[in-house]
Amino acid sequence: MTKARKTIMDILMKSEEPVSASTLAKDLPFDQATVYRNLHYLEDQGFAESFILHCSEHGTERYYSYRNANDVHHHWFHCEMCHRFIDLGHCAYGQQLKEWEQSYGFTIHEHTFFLTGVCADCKS
Amino acid sequence: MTKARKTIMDILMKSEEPVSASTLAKDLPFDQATVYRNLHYLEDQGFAESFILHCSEHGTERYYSYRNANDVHHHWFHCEMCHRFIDLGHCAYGQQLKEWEQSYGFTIHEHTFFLTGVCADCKS
DNA sequence: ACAAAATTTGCAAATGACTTGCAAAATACA
DNA sequence: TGTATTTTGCAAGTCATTTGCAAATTTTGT
Repeated sequence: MTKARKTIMDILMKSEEPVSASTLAKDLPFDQATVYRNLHYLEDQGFAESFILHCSEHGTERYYSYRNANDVHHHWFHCEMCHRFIDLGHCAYGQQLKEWEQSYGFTIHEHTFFLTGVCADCKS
Repeated sequence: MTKARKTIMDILMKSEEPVSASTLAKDLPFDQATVYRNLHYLEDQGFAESFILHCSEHGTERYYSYRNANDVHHHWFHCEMCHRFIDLGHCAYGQQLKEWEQSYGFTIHEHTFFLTGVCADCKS
C-alpha cells in the first residue's frame, strides 16, 4: 500500500466525522489527483463511503467516512455554523427500504440521508 | 413576472419529477445565468425546492421541483439506467426529525433523503 | 535481493456546474 | 408615460473534480 493511500485511509479511520475530499486534497502533501483517486479506490474497495453535501460556506463537496467491514452505516446532522457533524447513529431504514423495493419493484443501490441546521452549541 | 421566470415556473409546475438545473440551462433559450438566478429566486420565494444528486451518467446536478404552498414535500427514487424519478410519496419523517431535534438539541433546517438504483422496467 | 510487470504518482490541462460584474433591456410603479 | 427597480445577456471567473501521460513506486516471480 502506498504512502498516500495509507495516509488517507488512516485519516478516515481515525476521524469521528466525515471529511471532505477537497479539504483532504488541499491539506495533504499529495497531488489532488492522487487524493481523489485514492478516495475512489477506497470507496470501490468498500473501505469508505461518501455522500455529497452542500453548505453555504463550504460549497458542494463530497464527504468520506471509513466503513468497517461489519459496520452498519451512519447518518449525520451537519451544523451550518460550526461545520461539525453529529452522528445520528446506525441507519434504521433497512426495513423501510425493503418495503419500498417490494412495492415499487426497483432495486436500491444507495440511499442518501442527512440533516443540516444549527447545533445546540451554536444556537446559544 | 418576466418571460424567463414564467417559463421556468411553468416547467416546474407541470413536471411530474424533479428537473435538473443544468438541463434547464442548456435547453431553455435564456442565458444560463438567468436560469440559475431564477431557480434560486423561486426556491427563495418558496415556490420550488431542490436537492443535489449525483449519477454516474449525468454527474452531479441540482434538481428542482415545484413546491405547492400547502404541499408536503416528496422523496424520490432515481433510476440510474433510465434516469427517471419515482415518487415515493409524502415525507413521513416529521415525527422522527422532531425527536432528533429534542434529543440532540439542534434545529433542523433541511433534510435530504433519496434513493438511487435500478427501476423495475430497467431490470427486465 | 533483483529485474520485469503492474500500479500509482505528480504535473498540467481540461471539464462541467454554477456564479458574478456590468451595462443594456424589460418590468413595475407613481 | 416617465422614472425607479429588477432582470437579462454576455463574458469571464470560480471551484470541485477528472484525465492523459511519463516518471516513480510498489508488487511479483525467481
